[in-house]
Amino acid sequence: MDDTAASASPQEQIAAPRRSPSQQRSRERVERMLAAASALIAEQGSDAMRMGEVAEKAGVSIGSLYQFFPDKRAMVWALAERYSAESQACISAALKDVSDAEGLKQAFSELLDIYYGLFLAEPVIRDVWSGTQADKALRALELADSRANAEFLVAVLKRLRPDADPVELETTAFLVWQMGEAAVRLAISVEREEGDRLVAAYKSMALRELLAE
Amino acid sequence: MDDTAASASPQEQIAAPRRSPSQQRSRERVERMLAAASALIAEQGSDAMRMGEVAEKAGVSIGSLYQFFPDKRAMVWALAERYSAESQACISAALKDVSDAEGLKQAFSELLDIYYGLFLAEPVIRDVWSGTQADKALRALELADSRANAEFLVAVLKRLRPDADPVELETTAFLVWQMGEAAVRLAISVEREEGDRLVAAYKSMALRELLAE
DNA sequence: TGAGAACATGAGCAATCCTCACATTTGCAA
DNA sequence: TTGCAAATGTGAGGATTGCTCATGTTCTCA
Repeated sequence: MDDTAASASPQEQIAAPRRSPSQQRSRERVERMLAAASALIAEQGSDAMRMGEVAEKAGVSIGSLYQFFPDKRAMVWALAERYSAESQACISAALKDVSDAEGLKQAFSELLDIYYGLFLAEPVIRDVWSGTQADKALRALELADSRANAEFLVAVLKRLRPDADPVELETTAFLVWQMGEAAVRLAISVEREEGDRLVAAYKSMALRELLAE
Repeated sequence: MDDTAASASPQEQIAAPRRSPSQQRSRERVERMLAAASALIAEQGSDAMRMGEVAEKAGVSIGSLYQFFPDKRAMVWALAERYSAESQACISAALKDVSDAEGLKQAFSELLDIYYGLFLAEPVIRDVWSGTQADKALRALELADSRANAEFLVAVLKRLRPDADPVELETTAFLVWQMGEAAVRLAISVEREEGDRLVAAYKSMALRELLAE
């Protein structure tokens, strides 16, 4: 009823937090909720995560959960956003100063290793990410993030090949980026050894595309 | 309690059909159920599909649904399997006689176009596929299918480069194949024009990898 | 033709997300 | 300090939905 919160598109979307915690007390409680959710997701996956369980583990009532998160998806997304923000900072730092082919090769390879390592080590990220794949609204948000990340790559490519068609560079960068995410996701869902091979193979495939066009 | 059905792995898995329809009558009814499910998925997505709705649309009782499908996932998977089988036949035919680089180029490009077209035209495939992405058990089955498909590509590569390391060829083929699926999935989730560009870009990226190693 | 297997039914069980009416705490102006 | 509005907290219960099971019907085949 009250449209005070931002309502951009008429589409089904991730509802904004019903209320943002303004007092110290509630800010701490929201932290506890997210921590509980994260732990439960790590144990059993976001799908099996029960809101009641989250509330119990966080030491709050079920009602408090819904005070700050409009629904379950929003909680999962809140966690995803955290990692997203961290990632973005990391990516920006790694690609900011790349200005030649060799630099790109190194930065890209390193970035992929970090990403792969993160997914291997953090079941929460893995689960949250695969959760977003199935949900239309979440996937759209994820795509937007990915596009933003790809922009850093576009900037590098424009520096390396100033007279190439910008649209083509955008397409290439976005594709390479998305394929990188897909490759990592694939890699963590097979045996470790094969996963390593796949990531290595992807690196060479992507770099070939990025450098030798 | 009764383990008469095939139980291969101790893992959580897709339960086998509780009972396969042996009489004409029930075979027709199962067809109706799948058709209803397919229609509903096309309309609203598999997540929003209600088993009660499927039963109603198929003109059967809810109990009959569960007579032949142990649970909702199994219904979705049954649909996925159909397309899977069709695909496999198509892929096998397209790659069977490829024996040179030019042939691979053509066959691969054609295959990707078909795949892309299929996803564009069939909302059921799209939805079922994204559904399988989130579900561990379904994803494992999907991966197995994908691996089988990649084998056709491996065979071609072995013909083209007989003295390359077989493990490397396997890795390359599997990666290229999976990236192809990911690329198509990406392409259908953006504007048509960008999707076309992405598919084209993927073709060139993949072929570069397949041919020029 | 009759017995048993296959098939069909749908009320209702159980699990789970989320709401809402009401209680408590906090910030702050008078 | 006091009083009050806003922020925060609570948990029983509404609503939805996947799935079961006791019971009835139809088919097959000796």
